[in-house]
Amino acid sequence: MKTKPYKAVPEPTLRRLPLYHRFLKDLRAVHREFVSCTDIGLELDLDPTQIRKDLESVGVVGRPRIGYVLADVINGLEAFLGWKNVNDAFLVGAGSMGSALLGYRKFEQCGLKIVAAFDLDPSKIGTQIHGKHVLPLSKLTDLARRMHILIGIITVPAMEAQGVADLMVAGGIRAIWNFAPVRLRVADQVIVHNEDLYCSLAALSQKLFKPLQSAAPQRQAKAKRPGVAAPAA
Amino acid sequence: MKTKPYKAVPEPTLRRLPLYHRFLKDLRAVHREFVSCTDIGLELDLDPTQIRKDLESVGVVGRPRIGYVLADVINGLEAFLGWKNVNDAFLVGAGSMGSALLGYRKFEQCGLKIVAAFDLDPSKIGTQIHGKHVLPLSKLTDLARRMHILIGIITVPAMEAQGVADLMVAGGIRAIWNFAPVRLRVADQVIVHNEDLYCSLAALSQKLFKPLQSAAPQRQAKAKRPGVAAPAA
DNA sequence: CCATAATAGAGAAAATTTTATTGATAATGA
DNA sequence: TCATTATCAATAAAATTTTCTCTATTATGG
Repeated sequence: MKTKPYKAVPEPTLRRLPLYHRFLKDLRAVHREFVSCTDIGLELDLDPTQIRKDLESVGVVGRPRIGYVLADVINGLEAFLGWKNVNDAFLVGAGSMGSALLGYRKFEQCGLKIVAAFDLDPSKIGTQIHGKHVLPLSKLTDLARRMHILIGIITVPAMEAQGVADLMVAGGIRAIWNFAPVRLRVADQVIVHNEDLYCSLAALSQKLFKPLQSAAPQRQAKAKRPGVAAPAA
Repeated sequence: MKTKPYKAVPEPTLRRLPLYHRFLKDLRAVHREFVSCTDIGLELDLDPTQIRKDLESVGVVGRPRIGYVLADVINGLEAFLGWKNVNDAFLVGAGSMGSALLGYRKFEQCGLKIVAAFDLDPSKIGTQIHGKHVLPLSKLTDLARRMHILIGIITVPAMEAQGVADLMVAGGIRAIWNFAPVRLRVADQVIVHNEDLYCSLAALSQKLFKPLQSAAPQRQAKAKRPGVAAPAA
């Protein structure tokens, strides 16, 4: 029994798994029983071999010429991703992004249930947003500890994020989903997952204008700029 | 003459550049003149060598023992990321996520100005959200074409996303920032950037529970003959 | 029953990205 | 001045991730 303790599934794989899960649920809805990597690859425009490797990481097995049993894959994905049982989470920052996240009902199907929100603003405290109570930030640490909350979501302005993170860690929170554009400093054993929209935006806009400004290395100050008004001729 | 036409800067690099930019602006605010990769690495907890490579991609050069001229790096980053001139964008889906994005004022410092929002809901049309007009979706394509809009943001429910994307492409939009949890099918020359929170969440929760469930995967003895009667699909 | 074709599985190869190594350069201080 | 040291730059190595190749398996159709 060479049980390799854990072999660190690559992050790119982790991020593809929900795509598979979503598509497979669609297939289940139309009563498909089997699915092949070819099917998935065609739908998601991914290499079938890569999908096969990803599913191998998850631990599901298929049969030649048939593919995978649909129910097995869905089941395996949910087990692997920890979506079988729901974890309670606290959200801090009842602003517009926080409110948006509080409204994401599907999170509960993905193992995440936001049970309460916290804020400093007295006009928000005591209200409900999408059915979730907004509590004063001062109660965060104590409540997190008493309720054994493991996941915290930060949607406060950048300047306040570190302070909130400290409160979360003090309350025993083990994973932080951080929407504030700052790098948090936390104890080693705490997982921080940054959702930095500015970083995403950078990737997008750079790709959009890549062909126009690409030849820019070195300090030549100016590359030829054909101008945005004249795209691919 | 090593004019490499364009050498495809890796996506991981692209996503780190805004982190540098942010920190460097902080340094500028306190009137620093020079910065070394060591400085940046210490702040962001990244390998200085990696930062040096990233900055090389951007095209800025430094001097031994001194580091980089702060203004040069900031300037170089902004030029490279296309943040020097602002691009107008349309947002479709004036729900809670859409509203949140409409409120992100800092986007304009990153080359993105959302100039209008679109929706189907008559109760939203005609209103303003964070100072941006909400227009009927039916006007999207025509307006996008007339205003030469290149960037579209999708914050509608999954089911409506493909339709919106089609309208955007018809209006000449070249890059789509997609917050809906679906894979969009668009013409090849259109860039789609998916901001799939469920995929992020998967990475987070799997990491959090990795040590607990890790020993499960891997080959569960070759299923020689699963003996499953296989009704054809 | 056999030939064919679709597909999983395993491992090798290739590509990409990160990390390490080495040498050159220039500021600092003795 | 000269040794020392911090740093960039370039290259090499390592690690990671993707893609390819090949084999074995098993429905399907003749």
